[in-house]
Amino acid sequence: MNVFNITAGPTEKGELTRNTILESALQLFRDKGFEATTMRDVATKAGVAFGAAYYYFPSKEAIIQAYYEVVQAEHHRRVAEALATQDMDFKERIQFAMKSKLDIVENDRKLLGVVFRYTGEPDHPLSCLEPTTAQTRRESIEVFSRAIQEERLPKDLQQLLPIALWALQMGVLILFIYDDSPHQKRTRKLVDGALDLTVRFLSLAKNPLLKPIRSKVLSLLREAELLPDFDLSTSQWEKHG
Amino acid sequence: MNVFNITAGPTEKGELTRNTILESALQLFRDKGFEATTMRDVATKAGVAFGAAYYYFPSKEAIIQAYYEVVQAEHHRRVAEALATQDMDFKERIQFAMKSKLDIVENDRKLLGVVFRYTGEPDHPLSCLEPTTAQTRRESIEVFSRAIQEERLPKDLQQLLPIALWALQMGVLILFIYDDSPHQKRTRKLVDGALDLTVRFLSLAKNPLLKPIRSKVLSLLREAELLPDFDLSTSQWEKHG
DNA sequence: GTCTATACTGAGATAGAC
DNA sequence: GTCTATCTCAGTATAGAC
Repeated sequence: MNVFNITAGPTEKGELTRNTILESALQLFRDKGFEATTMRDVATKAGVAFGAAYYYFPSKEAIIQAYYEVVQAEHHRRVAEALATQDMDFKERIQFAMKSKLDIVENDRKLLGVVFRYTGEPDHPLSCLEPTTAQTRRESIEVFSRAIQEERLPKDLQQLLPIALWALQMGVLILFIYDDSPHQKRTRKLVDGALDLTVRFLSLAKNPLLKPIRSKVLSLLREAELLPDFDLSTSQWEKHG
Repeated sequence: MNVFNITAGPTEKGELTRNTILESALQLFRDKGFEATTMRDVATKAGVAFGAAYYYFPSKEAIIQAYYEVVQAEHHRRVAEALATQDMDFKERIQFAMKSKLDIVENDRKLLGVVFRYTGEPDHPLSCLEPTTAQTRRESIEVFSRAIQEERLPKDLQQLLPIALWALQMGVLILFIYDDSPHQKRTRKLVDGALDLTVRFLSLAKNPLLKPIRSKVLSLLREAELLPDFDLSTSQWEKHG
């Protein structure tokens, strides 16, 4: 039921109130939609005063941001656990990484779209591509980075692939939101096919003869500042595992 | 100055008022930003009453939608003209298609982001992937469709490529918005490189031996309903040219 | 630092008069 | 087709309880 487990465990009083507000808000968003829910509704449902909601969240959208951070943490946790306990081959690992994310958000397709709302607005604090959200984004990419880490891949691909998979995931999430087929079967099938093609394509791309093309792609992305400046080899993964 | 030419030509009175409101709004958006501009500002600047703005545009965002339709029409016009008057090879044609779009919007990076605001919200009337905006999107894809039409390509690629280019363009536009390099040189370089790779990749993909893989990609996208149901061969291009 | 309570502003959106 | 009055709601301000 409560996949996020945000109320479990011992917390300080403030943390508890915050979680109550967050959960109440999400429940209302899921139920009535984001627009139709007022901050007064949220406060009332959470059993706190109106001002308390703003004490913890600077804006209504900030609640969505908090939601996505919880989703991200849960995704991280699930993938880490699966990698530690299950014996999966390369394709299974990236499939797990991609699909577990969908499993986490599948009941929240109504609110998920709001995460993308300010994508095209660099100055907005909730733009999902900006400094404010850099940490979440980095972690999101690292999940894929970790999932492919054991695979014997050329170093450039080792850097490129997680970002490509992250980008694919972003696209998949958009599709997922629009997918009205039962249980979003359509999107899940596309993921299967896309990852299947990815793996096939990779086994071609690994070929040393194609190294020049890979270099070109890499330098192109680097020039466009689409490659992160953080070093994936000194991953911060352990902190969270 | 007025690249959109929206005030030129004889129009009915209502049309004129609409254009005045649209232009006033865009000027303010460019100047102060979308958020900072109020509908009251827009009405005042246009010299009409507050309510008049809402008579012509159901919402503030709808003005952006109208803006994008103008951009789209201008893009269409420029590409049609270039194809008719210039002798370009394949790569030059797709480059022109991609770059002319950037030229059109380069002074509007502040407002352009709003076009993407409801991408992740299927029920929103301004979602850029929904029925309401289907016509604009169709036209946007057709620009690319036309640009590659003369090229001898397998039929499946002829259908696939315009959509791929359209998707690429969407990504490029996002990057363009974030690009703080002078004259958005960074993004333009990426476009060059990406299209260069596209052409090289295509000459490989054209190989009949790869037909099975192409088929797989196509059926995958068709299943995901990512391919349009309209027939590109009965293009509506002529209507607008 | 964690909240309650209440009053207030600003702006998007609507209804209805003309 | 246009304008005025009004509504709703996000967000702010503030004063104070614990």
